[in-house]
Amino acid sequence: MKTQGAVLLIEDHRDIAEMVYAWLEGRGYALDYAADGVTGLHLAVTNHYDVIVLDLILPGMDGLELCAKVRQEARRDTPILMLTARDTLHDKIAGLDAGADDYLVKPFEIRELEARLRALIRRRRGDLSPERLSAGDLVLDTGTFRASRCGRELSLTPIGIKILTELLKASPRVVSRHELERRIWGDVLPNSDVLRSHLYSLRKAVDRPFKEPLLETVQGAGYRIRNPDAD
Amino acid sequence: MKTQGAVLLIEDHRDIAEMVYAWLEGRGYALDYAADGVTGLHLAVTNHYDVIVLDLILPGMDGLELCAKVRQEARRDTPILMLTARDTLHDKIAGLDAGADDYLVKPFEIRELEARLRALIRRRRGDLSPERLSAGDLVLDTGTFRASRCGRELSLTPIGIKILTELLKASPRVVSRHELERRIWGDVLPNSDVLRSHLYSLRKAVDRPFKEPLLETVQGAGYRIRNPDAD
DNA sequence: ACCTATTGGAACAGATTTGCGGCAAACGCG
DNA sequence: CGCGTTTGCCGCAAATCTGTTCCAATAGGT
Repeated sequence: MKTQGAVLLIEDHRDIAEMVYAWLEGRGYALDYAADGVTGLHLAVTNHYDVIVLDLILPGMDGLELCAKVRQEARRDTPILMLTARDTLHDKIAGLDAGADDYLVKPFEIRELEARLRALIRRRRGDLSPERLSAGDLVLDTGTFRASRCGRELSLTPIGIKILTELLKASPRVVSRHELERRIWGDVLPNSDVLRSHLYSLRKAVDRPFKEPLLETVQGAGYRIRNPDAD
Repeated sequence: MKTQGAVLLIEDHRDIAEMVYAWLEGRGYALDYAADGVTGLHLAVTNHYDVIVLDLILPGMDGLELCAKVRQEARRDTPILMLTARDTLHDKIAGLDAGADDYLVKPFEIRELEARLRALIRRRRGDLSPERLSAGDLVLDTGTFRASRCGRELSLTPIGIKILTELLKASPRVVSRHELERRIWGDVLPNSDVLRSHLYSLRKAVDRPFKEPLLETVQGAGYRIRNPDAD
């Protein structure tokens, strides 16, 4: 399994630490572990984690201090989730204002912890939703606006990319001409059937150089992209 | 008082909405308000907020759907805090996985809400300088505002550095002209396309003296910075 | 106040993309 | 088979996007 992210767990309660460690490890996270503040801080500043799970009450250095040090001295912005039994309003505010990104009170549900970690990791990586559309050996990255087939980069025009995006999103369903036009030009569509031209050039770029054509015409209905794997 | 941040509140319970609105307004936040999902979504995609506070149960469109639409269709990464009475584990996970950044259960303490909003806004703004951004042999230190390539210091203008910062943060994703302009000049952008000029000089400083160009134009989409290691 | 670096603006040229019309081939149907 | 309709396939001209240049306005430092 591809790693879900690198997590640093700083927690002095053996039982909780073991439970969290085992669960997250089983879910595909890569973990480091520290049982006291000094070790934890050291790991936090020398390594690079996607997120840190931090207990507030620690031997050596408490969580608030550690958090502040990571932020102010090491100037690291690794997301931090505080995990603690202290549930007063004041504690929560102090934790968040010390630089934590989330604050979860014990006893907690391990699945909620994981969901919150996912949210923190997702934001850090800056990925909103899947940016990668694909069908068979065709891949389109909506973040970089580049498409490739069998690893070979395709040279597409902006409208070509838009068409491909819509078709891939709908794949393997058929998208009617009209619907496709509406999605690409909005409400002010061109007054001639230019979609044909664009599909022609799109085919030239996407299908011509390869054996198996993916762009398929469905007479009277519209276009679709085949999905060789799922067909 | 300087504004603490722009908040969009989407909540159909009048009493809660008023209470939150009044409190946050009193604390120096700038607020917009929507009482239903459709209006909320519209505001969320047409304006730029630092954070969105979103009720799950709404007339018109529920919070999960709204959240997903903001992320997937509008491709906006505005932080979202879900605020709801639904407190089961399953609800929380669904909310966070729909793209929310935090999940707070009613009844809640208004000060905790504010502290969590602060944390979200702080992270979005990148208030703690993430010290170093890099792509290939290009390195930018956001603490000292200096950039270098292959160890050689580059001479950049303030705007050049801002552009580079945004591009590096997004790398290798494409940033549209419009988005880039917005991130640099805020909401009052210059009325001519000066970005082109700036990019020209930026290229002169960053790419011209070196073999491999990093600043890349993606026709019809925007600009991006290549990452030679990852490409 | 003066000088310099930076910024905003306008104009132009080249490249690319797009819209469009026309013709031939393919398709669906009675 | 014959007919109307849909689709594939170009090539051309207009529109759009980009890079480049030059210059005036502005900000910042001394």
